[in-house]
Amino acid sequence: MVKRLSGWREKLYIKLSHLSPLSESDFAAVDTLVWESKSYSRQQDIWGAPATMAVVAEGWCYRYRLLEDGRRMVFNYWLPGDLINLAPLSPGLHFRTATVGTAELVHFSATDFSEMCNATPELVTAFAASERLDGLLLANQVLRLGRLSAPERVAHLFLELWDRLRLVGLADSDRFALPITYGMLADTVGLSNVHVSRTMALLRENRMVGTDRRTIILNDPESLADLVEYDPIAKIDGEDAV
Amino acid sequence: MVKRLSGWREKLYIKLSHLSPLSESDFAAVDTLVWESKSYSRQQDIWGAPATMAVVAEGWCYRYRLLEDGRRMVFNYWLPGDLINLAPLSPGLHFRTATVGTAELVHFSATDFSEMCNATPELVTAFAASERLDGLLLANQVLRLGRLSAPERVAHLFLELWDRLRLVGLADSDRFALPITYGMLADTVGLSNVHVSRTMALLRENRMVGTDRRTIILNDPESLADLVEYDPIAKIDGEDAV
DNA sequence: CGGTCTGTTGAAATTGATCAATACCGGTGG
DNA sequence: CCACCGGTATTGATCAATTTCAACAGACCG
Repeated sequence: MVKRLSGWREKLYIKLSHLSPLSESDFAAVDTLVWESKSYSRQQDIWGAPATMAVVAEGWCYRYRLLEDGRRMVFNYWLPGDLINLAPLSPGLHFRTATVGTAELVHFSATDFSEMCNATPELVTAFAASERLDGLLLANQVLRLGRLSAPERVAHLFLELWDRLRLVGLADSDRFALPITYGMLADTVGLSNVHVSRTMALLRENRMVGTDRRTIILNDPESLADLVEYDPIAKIDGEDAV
Repeated sequence: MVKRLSGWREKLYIKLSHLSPLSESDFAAVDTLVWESKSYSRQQDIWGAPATMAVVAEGWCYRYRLLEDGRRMVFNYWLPGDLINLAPLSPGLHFRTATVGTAELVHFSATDFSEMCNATPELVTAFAASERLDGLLLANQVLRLGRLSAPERVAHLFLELWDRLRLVGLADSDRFALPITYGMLADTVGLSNVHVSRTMALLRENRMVGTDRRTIILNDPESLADLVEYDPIAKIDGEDAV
């Protein structure tokens, strides 16, 4: 029923329908989009045209910023099924988007996108929910950097990535592939690469996370989430506060 | 021409028109909104109804989260003229919004708001730009926490607040009133209150910032912004990258 | 004028960074 | 198949930044 071949459409649908009530027929409007798939190599910067958007079909992307003296900060990751808005990266070219490993992106015009949304109000709601999720992820990042210790930070990040990957069927029930180096992980959690290595060793000693090559194993995700006060994404679409 | 009395309408207009081309007549649609002004006391939590929005008319608000053990993280501040969406704060009630000092908020319904937007496409663009700014501010927060040193963090934050306040006419050319305690500042920049005190002393010694009661004086904003690589808001609406 | 909240200061303890050396791992080419 | 290579991870020692604890000094408020 769903066109296969790079399952970006399916992943996008899964994600959106998790965040907002959305039927297959509502989502069908997406097929009216004129899109173009592009392949990217490892660690390649993505320079979108002025008003361009993209959906990650395969691989990971991330947004980062370099400071004059070489310090780097990684703000967030975009996983398969995630929507990237290439437009608002403007200020002084400081913020950049790049691929982690080789990746496949599906590009389309922002104006086409908003036209499609106009034609299907349910999609507006769904994409708005998706943007809210992005905001929440960034807030999580702030929490990690501002008030969590080194081990808490990486555990919290792992839980978030695992949670997001599972949503689109890219993670097992207790593990996921982490395609980044410790250096990049360090620039994500605001530590040095050396300390990330030590922190990982600590987490392994405490049997909280295991590693197998580039696979992260969460021995007891539930209690770990409890420990670092990570909120699963599934809870987000619940009712609002009184 | 503009109704005075709590100038929230004016401040909102100033801010939006800075971010996006917006005429007074486009903005007039805002007057169709049914709103209600509410007064809040110092450090009072704001619990919006399920689908409620608000504009800050007076005072500061902030979003924060408490951890089990008492650690607190302040994510962002909303200044007069800023739009608060009370809806997406849901996950488990963990994220809260509160006032800093006494404040005046103008509340209205989210559905009214979106109807107003539907009637005036220019407003959609403007509010979208405002949301992008919010995202950028949060990214700045991530940068500060993740890769800036203690003095850089507070200087960067001061520049951002000063920049935002100036936009709505609430800051002088070299100073602004900071209505928060060092403890809250600490929870904003991810430090201890003690170290904030020492950091402020350092900044004073180096003649980078002065203080007069609760007023922060930026002795040379230009060079300070250069030093900590702060991007002024004014640059944001510039052209996108190629 | 007392009480409470906020800011300052000092000393000791902790956490994380830096530097530098070594080990590992996955390719690549002989 | 093996030796080598570049990039990545680990380890130890030392250094720097920040926290914590505790005491005290102001400031503000009623």
